[in-house]
Order: sequence, then C-alpha cells, then structure tokens
Amino acid sequence: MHGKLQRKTTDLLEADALADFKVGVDNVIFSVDAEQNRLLVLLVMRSEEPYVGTWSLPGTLVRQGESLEDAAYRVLSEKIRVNNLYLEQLYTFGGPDRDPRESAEVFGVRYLSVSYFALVRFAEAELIADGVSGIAWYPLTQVPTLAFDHNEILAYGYQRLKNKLEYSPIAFDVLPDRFTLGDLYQLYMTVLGEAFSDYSNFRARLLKLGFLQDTGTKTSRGAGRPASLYRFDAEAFEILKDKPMVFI
Amino acid sequence: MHGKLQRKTTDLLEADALADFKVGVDNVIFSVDAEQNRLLVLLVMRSEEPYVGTWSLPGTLVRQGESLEDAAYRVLSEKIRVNNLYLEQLYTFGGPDRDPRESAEVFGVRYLSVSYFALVRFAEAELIADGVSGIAWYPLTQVPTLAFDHNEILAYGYQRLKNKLEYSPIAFDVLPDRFTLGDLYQLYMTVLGEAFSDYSNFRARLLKLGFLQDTGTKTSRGAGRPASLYRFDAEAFEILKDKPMVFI
DNA sequence: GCAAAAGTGTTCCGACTACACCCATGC
DNA sequence: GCATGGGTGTAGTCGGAACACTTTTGC
Repeated sequence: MHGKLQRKTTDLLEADALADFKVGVDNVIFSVDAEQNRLLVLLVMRSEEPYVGTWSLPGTLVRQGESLEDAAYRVLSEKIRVNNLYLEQLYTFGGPDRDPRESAEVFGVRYLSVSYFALVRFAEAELIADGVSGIAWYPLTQVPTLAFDHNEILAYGYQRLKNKLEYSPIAFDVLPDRFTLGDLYQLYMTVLGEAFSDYSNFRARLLKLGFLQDTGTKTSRGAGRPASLYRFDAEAFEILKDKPMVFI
Repeated sequence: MHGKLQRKTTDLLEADALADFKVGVDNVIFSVDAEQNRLLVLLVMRSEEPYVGTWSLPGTLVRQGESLEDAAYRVLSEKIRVNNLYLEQLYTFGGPDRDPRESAEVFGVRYLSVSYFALVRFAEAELIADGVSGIAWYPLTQVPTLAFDHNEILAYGYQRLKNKLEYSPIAFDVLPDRFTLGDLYQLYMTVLGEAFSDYSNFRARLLKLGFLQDTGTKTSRGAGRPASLYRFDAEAFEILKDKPMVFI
C-alpha cells in the first residue's frame, strides 16, 4: 500500500525491495522393503558446502527453462533407475534464513525449496553411485539429523504418505505387477504401523472394491497355503476413481 | 550426472545454468455471503503490466527478508480488513512461460507463484479500495477469464475448499461467533452444492461431535420458530482433533 | 500330524438414510 | 388458522470390527 509508486527509482535501497531467489527441489523418496518390512527413505551425503558430510534429501537447483516437476524427475533419475513411480508436489518451504548461504551476503539471494514426494518400487530401484557423494536407503526409524530443514520436510512427507495410502491406490506403484493380498497387507502394516485393520476385513474390503484382478496363478512362499496373485486393474479403477473410497 | 564438474567455469553459458527467480504469492480468498447464499472469491483488477485491465487473484512479489506466509498475509491485509481468517498454502506453480514477463529477456528471470488459500468472514471483511485498481467479490459462478494461470489456481483452491469442509472445522472461521445450525447448514449447501445431506441428519451428526456449544440465547429471523445460537468450542475440539471426523 | 499362511463366513453393533412428526413463531 | 423454519424421533439398512472356522501347503 506504500512504497509501490516510488519503487522504480530506489529499488535496491528500499526496505521493500524484492527478493531474488534460487529455487531448489527436494525429494522425499519412499520405498518399502518387503523382505524386511521396513519403510525406507532415500538420502544422499552432501559433497558441497554448506553441510558437507551431512545426510540430506536428494535435491537440486532448478535450471533455466526447466519446470519444477522436470527438476524433480531429474534428481530422481540421477540417483536411481526406476520403471514405475509416483510423484507429487508436497509443500514449499521458503522462509528467510532456512539456508545458511543466505546469510553470506546481506540481502543476497534467497533459497526456496519446493519439495516433492515420491514412491518407488524397491526391487526395481537401482541406486546410482556417482563416486563422489554417498547415497543410501535409510529406514525411517533410523534417519539421522539432516541438512537444512530436511527433517521437517521428511516429517511432512511421511504424513502425506500415510494419508495417501488411505484413499489413493499409490500402494500399487510400489508393489510388483503381481502381488498377493498378503503382500499388500504387509505394505500397509509397514507404513501405517501395527494394527490398523484385521487382515480378513482388509482383504474383504479391498476385493469388494473391484479393481483387484485375480490372475489365477498362485505362489507358494515357504510354509502355508499358496496365495493367489492379483493385479491392479487400472481400467476398472478409472471408473471408480471419483467415488470416495477407503482402504484404511 | 553430467556438467556438474565443469559448471564452475562456464556457468552462465551452459545449458544447465541455474534459473533466477522472483517469487510471487497469489491468494485464493473465499468468503460466503450468507444473505444471498453465494460463494465469493476476491479478485483485483490489474493496474500494471502485464495483463493491465484484467481481473486476477490478489498477489504480490516476495520482498527481502519476508517469508512466504508473511507475503500472503500482507496481500490480504492490503486488500481487506478482517479479524478472523483461515490461511494455508495451496500449491506452487512454477513452469517456465507461465508469466509473459519471462519471454521479454531470453533466459532472464523466472516467475514462480506460491498460492495460498484463505477463508474470511464476509460480514467483517471490509474491502480496501486504493483508488487505483479495482477490487471486488465475485460469485464463483461468474468469475471471468483471469490473468496468468489464475483460473487454474482458483479451480485448485475450490477443490481444496470443498475437501477441507468435509473434515476440518474451517466453516467456523467464516461464520460469526454465534450462529444457528441453519446458518451452518446453509454454508455447507452454498459451498458444496445442493443435496449433500439431509438437514436433520446433518444437525444430529454435528451435535453428536460435541464441540458445538448451545449459548442458550435464541434468534428469530422472520417467520418460523426461533433458532438456538451455537458457538464453536475450540477447547472441546482440540481434544477430538486427531480423531477422524466427517461433517459431510 | 502339526504349524503356518490363505481364504471364508458369521455375528454384533454403531452409524448413516430417509423419513414422519412435533414445536414455536409471524402474519 | 396457516405457512415457515426449528427441532426430535424412529425404523430400516449398510458397513465395519471382531473372531471363529476351513483350506492348502511344508515339514
């Protein structure tokens, strides 16, 4: 309401001068290790200042001509090779002083982070070591203190993951093409924690939704009765997608 | 995976040079006119290039030392005076070429928009006309073509509003302190459209939740039996906030 | 046979739906 | 009285929770 008219003349000296930004994209990449029933996050060891030698979320700064989502995909593809994945924007963190590089020059450039949330198939995901910086899947329970405000971003991403699982079919982006209902149940247990639902009720509910296709084949894993392999029927789901649905 | 090592020397010439950003904040500000049962959005007429003379969402560019949320509040307070409001971040739109100012200089500055979603009390909201640009509440059904990608942002905000209404108590940020259950019902009807629930069922469900306090006083509006005035009990709600709850 | 995992069925109970009906006011 | 909106109650139904039970495998 004030200063707007004079700005042209004294731009850089005024208190309300515009901030210049570099925009970073940070990815919260989850995966589920079905063997060990662990929820994993992908972390990289920083090899540049600031925070050299500290673990952080994989991220990058946005380049000229590159969209935010492009940048998010680029980070991902530089770190892991995957065929299938789920990706969505998470939140934008942009307070001043969230990046120590800002304090270097007074009123210098600001760093803003647009975070993305991704889910990939653990079995397919092949980590790309570039020889310089470390890269590793960390069990969510063992994540150390991260660079910047990345612990906060991670916590936010984990919340989103849990919410999404309840009303979105993102689980099928992490499971192999053919999976047993036990696999699916284990995935939910791993992410949401113990006792979110009885197995047989979970089973009945999911099957009633009608987008799980019994392939006819069965698989036997050690002791116990062999389980039917199911496939996610994307076409059948499309029809139902607008109706509210709960996997709990 | 490539170019990372050489970047220091030929930074500005390389294809993967970093983009420089100005960051804008655009607000989708909703209100509900209880008299006429209309859902309203606040729009402003642009008085500067680009898009002079076109309606747009109220927005601003982020200043030095200012957080994103600060900027969002600043836009709001420059346009309207309100006592109570709900505000949350919506989404970040950041593709190249979303702002025509970008094409002016090749590889010049990029414009990124962090959008916020707000809900204010219509009766309390006093619009601030600055004499230069227009400002007006538009019924959602009559919104014209807006500047930039603002129609898209608005559509996204409307979706969020509908979702939030179902599981969050944001309605009470828009209603006056004391309101009748009829007021509350009308609000839901106005935002969500006809026939989302029977009135008596809606009433029973809400009262059972236990955070609506009957003030004892009654109000009479024209014909019909006087209605009890209720108040939202924030303390009672705090206790229940973590449990899933549906107002439908 | 026994343990282990898959798969089926059944009972109980709470919640939502769809109404019908009573109450208090203005005119 | 009658129209209007507020407020209460109820019968039917659907779906989830809990749990018992059957089936098919490995050993």
